[in-house]
Amino acid sequence: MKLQEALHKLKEQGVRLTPQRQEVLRILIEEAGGEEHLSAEEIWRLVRKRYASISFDTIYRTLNLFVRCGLASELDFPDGCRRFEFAGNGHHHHLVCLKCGRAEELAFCPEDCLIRAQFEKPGFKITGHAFKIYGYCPKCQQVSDGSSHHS
Amino acid sequence: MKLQEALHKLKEQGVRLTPQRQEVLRILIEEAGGEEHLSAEEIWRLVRKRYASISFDTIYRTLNLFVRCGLASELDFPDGCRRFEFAGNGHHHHLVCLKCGRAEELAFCPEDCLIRAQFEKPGFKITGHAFKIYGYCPKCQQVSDGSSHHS
DNA sequence: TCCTAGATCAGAATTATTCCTATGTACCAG
DNA sequence: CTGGTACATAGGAATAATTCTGATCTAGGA
Repeated sequence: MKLQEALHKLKEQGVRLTPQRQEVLRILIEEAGGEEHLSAEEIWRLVRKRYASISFDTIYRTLNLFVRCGLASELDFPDGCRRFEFAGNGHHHHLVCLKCGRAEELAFCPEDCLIRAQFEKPGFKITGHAFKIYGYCPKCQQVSDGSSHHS
Repeated sequence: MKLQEALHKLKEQGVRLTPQRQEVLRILIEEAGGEEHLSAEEIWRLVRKRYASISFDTIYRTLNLFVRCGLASELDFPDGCRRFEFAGNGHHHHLVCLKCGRAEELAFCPEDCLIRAQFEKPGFKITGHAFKIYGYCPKCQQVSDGSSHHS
């Protein structure tokens, strides 16, 4: 199962497997289940169920560690806080609702653009990319101001 | 000239033309000149040259106003603060250096992806999109740790 | 020129994230 | 299995970007 693989990957990199780290990882994989993109605060709330005294600092340090180790991806949606997802479900991009903040995953990726970029700016060493499409999800279009407010 | 057009556009929308707003707009157009992507603080510093007592609040309110009016675009680069650019130079995307934070503009856009997204998620009302390529610019690759740190 | 809705200023408040330091613990060597 | 230590954690303070508040000012129409 994914959690075991991920724990193994951490160990390989010489990272200590504290119970807090394991629980954060478990939540990223199981609670989020490829469906939600959790903010640090949401993760903190979930971890607190088992580790009532875990600090915000530990959540952030752990998430940043996971990002560095390639186990998590950081998503900056336009609602003021970073969100995180497990990185073991393959590379993908997002369709983000500007009202409710929820994100759906997209099955395609503009990777041909990387080649074009490499051609256009030869000296630049490309390490990653992000593609986001913004708009309003079906649910938020039904609510009165989902599609009609200009502010 | 662009500044006049932009001021006219603001007036059309019933927005008051205060000297502070005109100066912020002038800076976005002239000082930035399609080359830099300015943070609120950088803009504040530049406006202070002429309006020494302008407040941060006014800068932010003005920039948010310009974004709402379609005169400015908001860019969230991964260095912790939003940056702004004049929106009258056409639609484009960015190649962002992870070390120095500088961004270059790209001449192409993965717009065909929007059609694919529309096909894949029919109920979603698309209003915009963002594409960013990350990496290290030639200058930052020369500095020792530009290409070799894993953090 | 006068009035007033809306803008500005100054600083306090808010929010996300990181830093600090004393204490706790994972895990390697013995 | 046990002890030592390098690294992790908790808790709270610090930082930094952005927004709010309330008093004062002003752009632009009458």
